[in-house]
Amino acid sequence: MRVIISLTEENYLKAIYTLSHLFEESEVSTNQISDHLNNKAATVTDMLKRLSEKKLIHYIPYQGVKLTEKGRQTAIKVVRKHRLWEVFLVDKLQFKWDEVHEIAEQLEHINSDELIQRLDKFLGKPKFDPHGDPIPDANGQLNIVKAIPLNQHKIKGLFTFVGVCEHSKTFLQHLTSIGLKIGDTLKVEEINEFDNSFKVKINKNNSQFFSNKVASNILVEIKK
Amino acid sequence: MRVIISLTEENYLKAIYTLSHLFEESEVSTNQISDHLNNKAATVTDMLKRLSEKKLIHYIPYQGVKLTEKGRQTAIKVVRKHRLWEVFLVDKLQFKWDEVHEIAEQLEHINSDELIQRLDKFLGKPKFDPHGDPIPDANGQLNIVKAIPLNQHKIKGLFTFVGVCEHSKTFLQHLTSIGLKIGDTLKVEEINEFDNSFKVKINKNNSQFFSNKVASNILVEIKK
DNA sequence: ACAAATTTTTAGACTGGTCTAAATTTGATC
DNA sequence: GATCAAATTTAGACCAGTCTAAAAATTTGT
Ligand SMILES: [Mn+2]
Ligand SMILES: [Mn+2]
Ligand SMILES: [Mn+2]
Ligand SMILES: [Mn+2]
Repeated sequence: MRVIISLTEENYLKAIYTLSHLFEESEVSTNQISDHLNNKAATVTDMLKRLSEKKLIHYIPYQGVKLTEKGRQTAIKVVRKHRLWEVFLVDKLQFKWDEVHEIAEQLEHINSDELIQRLDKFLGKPKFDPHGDPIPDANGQLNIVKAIPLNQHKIKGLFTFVGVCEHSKTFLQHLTSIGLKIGDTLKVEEINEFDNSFKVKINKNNSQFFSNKVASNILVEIKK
Repeated sequence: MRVIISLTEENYLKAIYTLSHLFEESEVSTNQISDHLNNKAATVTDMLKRLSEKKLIHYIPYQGVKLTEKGRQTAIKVVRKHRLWEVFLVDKLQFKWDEVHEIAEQLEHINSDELIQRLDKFLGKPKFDPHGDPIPDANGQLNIVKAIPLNQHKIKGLFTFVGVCEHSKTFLQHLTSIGLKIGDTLKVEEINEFDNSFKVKINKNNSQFFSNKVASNILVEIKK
């Protein structure tokens, strides 16, 4: 008794999944969802009733919502597809990392298990997408990224750039113009007390300043 | 003033395009469309009004319908995407030729000109899809295939297998089990008057009989 | 603890895409 | 040319997904 999940429903499930991780709370509110999807709250309420009916979410009126196991599996599969397609677009079709999100938003709804499995293999079973986000495996398991934003490390020293918090086109293009790519080594030489900017060397290049806003949106690991 | 064309509308335009070529008539009837799309005739009439409103078809009530230039461009672009994705699935992901149609039915609606252009290049700008159907180029130009079904050649001799009329999974699988692939050489050794079956050698293999039904659904060119 | 502000739900409406049943048009046949 | 069958359109309904406006519940602040 396989229930059919529409494209719209998939987007709601993905939004709930994303928001619950973003705010590290299990309950997601109607307004959070309506903001995220650019829908009105009333519209969201209607959909929540339908998703609840289909046992994809636990919904208590006025109390917010969380995914059931079935809902979580569905959401994570959409995320898996999204990220795999982004890898395809960048690695195989030479798109830039700031150009792929909108296309992946469409491709993530293509429905074929065989296709995902073969695409995954074709791409070499990648673990991360072009933005450093982890790709859930076929069983829905996902490497939790323990990286934290650069500005939360209050220390000088060597870091590896492993991902971004902000995924907007403008931010990604900004990083490109700075000359920063996933995997680069960052040497923090100074932390400026005045404006909390960071003086940083990318790989072996000249040093430059990262604003605190930039530093707060790039995820790094301490380099071993 | 770019009008938005929905997935459903794209499917109607493609159906009209396909049917007008299938029957070599410029006017397509409501019932032909409703049969092809498994919709009721009343539903089709509603949609024809909407497509006409959007200047995608010429529609005169009771008189059938044909595509405007804009409608034709839209339809042919969907066909181009469908066939390019089929090439991708077979050439890059190693799907069999009988497994790709349903997935391509979904992928053909992904909307990104840049994506199609890059996919085309990635695939080596193929001229034909895995079933031998011609792929329209970026300007909507399409090689007209002059091949005709094997059973319409009433002569013995050498032919090249270039395409199929029937695209069903069962027929394609049948050809595979016969051992027949696009590009194979067929040597017609006998045409049986009793049941109009064909005694044929594929490449240099043992000869076998093709029923008239099979012979009527495989497109061949006389081998030079 | 209560009033005000905020959040959420309900009520009612609209569009796109579908259906069934009934009416209309076309065109074939006598 | 009138009659009848088939094709097509119209009328009226339904569902998914969206909206606005109003009502209800919850949270916040004094
Ligand atoms: Mn993305
Ligand atoms: Mn990504
Ligand atoms: Mn196909
Ligand atoms: Mn094909």
